[in-house]
Amino acid sequence: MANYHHGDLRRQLLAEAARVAAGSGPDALTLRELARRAGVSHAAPVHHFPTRRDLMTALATEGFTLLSAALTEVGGDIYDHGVTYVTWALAHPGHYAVMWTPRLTDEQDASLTTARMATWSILERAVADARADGSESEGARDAAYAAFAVVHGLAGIWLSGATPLPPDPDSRARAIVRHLTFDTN
Amino acid sequence: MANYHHGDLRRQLLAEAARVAAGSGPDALTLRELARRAGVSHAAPVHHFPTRRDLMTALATEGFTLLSAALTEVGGDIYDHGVTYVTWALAHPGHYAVMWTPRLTDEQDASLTTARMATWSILERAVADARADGSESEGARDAAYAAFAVVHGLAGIWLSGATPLPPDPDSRARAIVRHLTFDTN
DNA sequence: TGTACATCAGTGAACGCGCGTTCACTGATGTAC
DNA sequence: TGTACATCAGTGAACGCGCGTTCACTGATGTAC
Repeated sequence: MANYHHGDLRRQLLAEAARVAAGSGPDALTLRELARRAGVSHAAPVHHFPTRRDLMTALATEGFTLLSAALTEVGGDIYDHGVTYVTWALAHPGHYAVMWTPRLTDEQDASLTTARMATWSILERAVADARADGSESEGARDAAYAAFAVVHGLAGIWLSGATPLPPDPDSRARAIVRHLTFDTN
Repeated sequence: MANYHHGDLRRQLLAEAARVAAGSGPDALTLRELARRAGVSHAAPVHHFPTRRDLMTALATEGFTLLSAALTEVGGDIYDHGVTYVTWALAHPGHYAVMWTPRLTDEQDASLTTARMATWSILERAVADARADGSESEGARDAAYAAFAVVHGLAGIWLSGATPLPPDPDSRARAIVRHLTFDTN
C-alpha cells in the first residue's frame, strides 16, 4: 500500500488518535504523532482535520455515537444500561477521555452536540422507565444524575489507574450499580 | 517585597499551580508559567521542585491532605461525607484534577501514597458505619465503591463543564447521593 | 560584636526539542467533451 | 476511447514558539569561632 494517496487516512488518523489518547492521555495527542503512526508526512492530516481541535471534536463525536449504539443494542433496564456504559468506557478509553474534556473540543459543533444529547436521552429514558412519576420532575432529574454519576465515576476510577481494575469489571459494575435506588420515596 | 530571596516561593508556586490547573487543566501547567506568575525567573522553581513531576506530586499530596481534613472536620454519616467530597472537589478543582491524573505524578512517592490511603480510609469507614456486616466483606467493598463512584462521578460531571453547574450544588448533591442505598443485600 | 566562610535561593543566557501551521510543489484521481 | 483540465490529497522545507533543563554566576542568609 505504497500509494501516494493513502485512501483511508481520515479513518486511520481517528483510530490512532483513540489509541494515543488511551495510552498517554488526550493532551499527548499531537497531529505530528498521528501522521507518524499513519506513515504519512506531518502535513498530510491538515487535509482531513484543519486544526487539532477539529480532530478532537470528530473523535468525541464518534465516541458518543458509538456509545449510543452500544446502549441501544444491549438494551435492558437502567442497571443494564449502567453496566453497558461502564463496559463501553473501559473498552474505549481514548474516546471516553476526549468526550469528557470539553476544553479540547469545539463545543459549538453541531454534530458533537447532537451526538452528546442522543446519549443523554437514552440514559434519561432508562431512568424514567425505572420510576413511576415520569421524567419531568426535579426528582427524576436527580435520579438520572445519580445513575449517570455512579457509572461515570466508576469508569473514571478504573480508567485513571489510581485503583487497579478488578478481574471481572462487568459483574463488579453490576453489583455496584445495584446500590442505586430509584424509588420516588 | 522586592527581595532577592522570595521567602515563600514554594508555597506560592503550589498555589499558582492549583489556579492554573483549575483554569486550563493540569497539562497546561508549566514550570515557566508558574515562575512568571510568582514574579521570579524561570529557573528559580528548580530549587523547590527539581522536575515538573515533583511539583505535580506535591500538589496531589496537598490535595489529599486537605480533602481528608475537610471530611474529618465536617463529619456526619456516609451521605454527609459524600456531600463534603463533592463540595470540596468543586472548591479545589486544580488539586482535584491532579489527584486523579496519576500519569502526572510519582505514584511511588511515599507522602502521596500515605495521603491517598488516608482519604480512602475515611470514606471506607463511613460506609462500614452505614452497614451492619462490618467492612471486610466483598459486599462492603462494593458499597464503598458505589459511594465513592457517585461522588467522584458527580464532581467530574460538574467540573468537566460539559454540564452546567446547578445554582445550589450542595443541596443538589445531597438529593443525588440519597439515591444510594447501603442495605446488606 | 566582628569576621570568615559555607550554604541557600535567586539570575539570565543558552541548549535542544517537538509542536502547529504555512507554503510552494506535485502526483493521482475524477470529469467534461 | 482519448484527451484536456480541474480538483484532491499528498510531500518536504521552513516559520516562530514555548517548553524543561543546564550552566556559570551572584546576592542574601546563617553559622562557627
